[in-house]
Amino acid sequence: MMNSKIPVESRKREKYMAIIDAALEAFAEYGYHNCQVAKIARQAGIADGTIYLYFANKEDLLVSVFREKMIEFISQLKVLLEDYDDVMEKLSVLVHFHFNHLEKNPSLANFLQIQLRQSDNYIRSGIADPLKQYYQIIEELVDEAKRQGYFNAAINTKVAREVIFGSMDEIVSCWVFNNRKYSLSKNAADVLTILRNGLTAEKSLNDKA
Amino acid sequence: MMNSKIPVESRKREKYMAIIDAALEAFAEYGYHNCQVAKIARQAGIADGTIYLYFANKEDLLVSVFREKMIEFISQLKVLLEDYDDVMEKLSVLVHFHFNHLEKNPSLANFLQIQLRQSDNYIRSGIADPLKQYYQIIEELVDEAKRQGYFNAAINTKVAREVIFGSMDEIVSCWVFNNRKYSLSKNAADVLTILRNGLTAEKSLNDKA
Amino acid sequence: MMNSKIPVESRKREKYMAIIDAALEAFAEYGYHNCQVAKIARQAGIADGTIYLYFANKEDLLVSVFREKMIEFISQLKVLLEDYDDVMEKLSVLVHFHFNHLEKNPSLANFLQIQLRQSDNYIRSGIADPLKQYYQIIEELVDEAKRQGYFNAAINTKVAREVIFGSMDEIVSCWVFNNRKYSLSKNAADVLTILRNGLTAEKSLNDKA
Amino acid sequence: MMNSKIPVESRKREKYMAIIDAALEAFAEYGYHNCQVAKIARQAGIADGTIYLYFANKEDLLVSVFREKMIEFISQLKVLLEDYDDVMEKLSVLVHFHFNHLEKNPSLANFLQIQLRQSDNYIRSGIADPLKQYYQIIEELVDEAKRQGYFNAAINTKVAREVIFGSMDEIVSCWVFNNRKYSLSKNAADVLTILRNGLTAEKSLNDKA
DNA sequence: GATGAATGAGGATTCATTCAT
DNA sequence: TATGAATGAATCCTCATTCAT
Repeated sequence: MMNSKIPVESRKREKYMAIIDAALEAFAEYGYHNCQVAKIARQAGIADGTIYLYFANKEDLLVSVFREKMIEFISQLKVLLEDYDDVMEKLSVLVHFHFNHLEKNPSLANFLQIQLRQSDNYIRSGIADPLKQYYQIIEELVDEAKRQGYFNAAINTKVAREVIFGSMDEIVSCWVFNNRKYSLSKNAADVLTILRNGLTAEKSLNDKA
Repeated sequence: MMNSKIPVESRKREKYMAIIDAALEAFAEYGYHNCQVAKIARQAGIADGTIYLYFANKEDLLVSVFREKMIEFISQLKVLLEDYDDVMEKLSVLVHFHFNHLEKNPSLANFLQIQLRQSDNYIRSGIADPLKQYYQIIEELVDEAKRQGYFNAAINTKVAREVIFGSMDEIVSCWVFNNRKYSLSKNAADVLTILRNGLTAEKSLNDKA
Repeated sequence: MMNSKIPVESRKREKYMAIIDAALEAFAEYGYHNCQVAKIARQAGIADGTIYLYFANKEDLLVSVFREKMIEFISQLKVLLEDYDDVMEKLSVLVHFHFNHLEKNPSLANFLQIQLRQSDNYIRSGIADPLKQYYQIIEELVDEAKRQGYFNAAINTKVAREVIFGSMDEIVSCWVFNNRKYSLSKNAADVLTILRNGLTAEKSLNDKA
Repeated sequence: MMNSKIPVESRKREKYMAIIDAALEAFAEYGYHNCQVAKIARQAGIADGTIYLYFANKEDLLVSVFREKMIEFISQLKVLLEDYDDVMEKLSVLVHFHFNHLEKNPSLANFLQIQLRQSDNYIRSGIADPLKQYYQIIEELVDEAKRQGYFNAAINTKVAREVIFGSMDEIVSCWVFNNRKYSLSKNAADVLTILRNGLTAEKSLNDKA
């Protein structure tokens, strides 16, 4: 039922993406619940009804914005990572890219950290699937680091990913909630230091807790 | 305008808390937007209108649930922390308590990780204030660890707090989204290892990024 | 059902009238629909529920305010009229009293011209009865003037009363709607001139209409 | 905010007027406060929501009914008055038209004398403006009669208008409150006699009051 | 009599979605 | 394809009234 139609044909694709972009801006400006479909249509310069030729409903539109922007994010990230062999460098690239990308796209940052979470179906596949791809990239990176002896093999990969993603996500959220008053990317170095040390192999201490 | 009435008088306080508890269960069961005020009233065994003798509106009720449960959480945490002198032990206690508390209160976990974030006013003081108290506890702990030489003094305290809270928060979110299929607290050891190592002083490596 | 209890016993009567007066002020200040029973109770310095020991419901209270104030108005008017024998002087006294009384009681003026008419039951006996007494005084005066040859006997008494009352009522309404910016009683002379001439016997002209 | 949309385009105008007419009937039948928007919609044969495409809210609808019917009333009156040169004849035409028009439109009569006055905003411009136009017609007529020597120049024009309008208004109100049991227009002759005599120049008597 | 906490019926309004054009 | 007028379901909140104390 959801997301019945993802166009591939170029002319349709073009308008589809135009609506996605209009929705991103409108959601970020008004907030998901205060952003009527009519506002998105006006932002996109089309009629209200036209949106339903491309999206099943308002929530499908929300999820589609996420999916498309996530696809873009991930493909750009993958291209960047290809240039690096060292897994620790890859981690650095990932963190920097995460922060840089959202710093350059304030509407996307607002959308991801706030609007997206207002959906009743945050959990549902529409959002879970694209997110899992990002999770997977991080987990593959962790596993590689483990194999290469950089990271402590005893650390559960999923937990490591949760720490990495959770740290970045919280940092971005605080930055958005503080109205992006400071530079987001300046946090990258500190986060990386913590994550690298936290996950590094030789430092596996005895856990007293 | 919001939250005009927080009762102290014991008889009113009692019913106030009864509504808070009913709302927590109802929100967790139906989801914030799908949970009519009538459902909360029925759960509390009172009339719809009675809720408005204690809360300004539905959103005030949401925020109040958060505030009251957060006050409870923080006061319990503080009592626990008092028994420990060692700052690293305190960190361990905090992480374990965060996980244990939510594992023991599934409705609260669902509420905090999902329902609460559906509010249009996640940012507003109602939620920000109690959250800041928790942030502060973590940051004081980080500062103490820095002073005692456990943690790397070069790490920004706010970033450290964001990593600590963000890690725990993400772990709880994933656990909730996976329908609490596994034990949440079993993650504590891994997280603690990562956080301790990540923040420990002597391991401050050269940042290549 | 309506107006089940009009107290005569002096102690009850006292509080009854206190509520009447409080209601008059509250209705005039907030407007009938925007004036909650709780506001009237606070104005009277009693509990909400107490009002229902003296009045059947909010509308009964509205009607009772009218009835009591109308009784007062009429009894004062009757006393005044007793001092005059000449029917034309009586008419003058009536018009002047109508204007003076409302000019001296702004809340009553607001109540009579605006709030009272917001009731769904403006017509019902509660309001019709006291009003009819005033109508009767005017009509008796008209009839007397007819008998004494002052007024044109061909003019229907009821129409004459409607013109007299309607003229005064409209003048008061305009004055209230204009926030009582000018002196109401200064209109008395003009109105009287018009009414006297309009109704006077020897001037019965040929009606061309 | 109020009355954001008065359509001119003919197709919209048509439905706009259809809703106005349905509302007039529904208000007159059920009374303003007892007439749900759904009843008006059903009467108009449209969906509830459609009403809000044409009117800002229920009260805007009430005011709009008044405005449109008043515009109609005034334009018809003006056309009629054009045929007469004699100012006294004009007065006669006005009074007869006032009565005839409401006698032919019982719902309008009920609406104007009862429902309209139940609005909290009887005073507000929505109602005041159209009413002032009628006031102005009457006042211009009075001034003309004064200039031509028919009416007593000493009488304040506004007071004269208040007497004329107030007399007619009271007569219509009594007729409506008496369930239109008798012919309204039969009153016209008496009223006219009173008004003409009352305002006629040579009869300015000495005011004893 | 007096209180005031509790009740619960009732309705205007929004806005995502449809479909005739 | 595109339009945008029309739809109608769905609900929070108010406040007159009650009644246990």
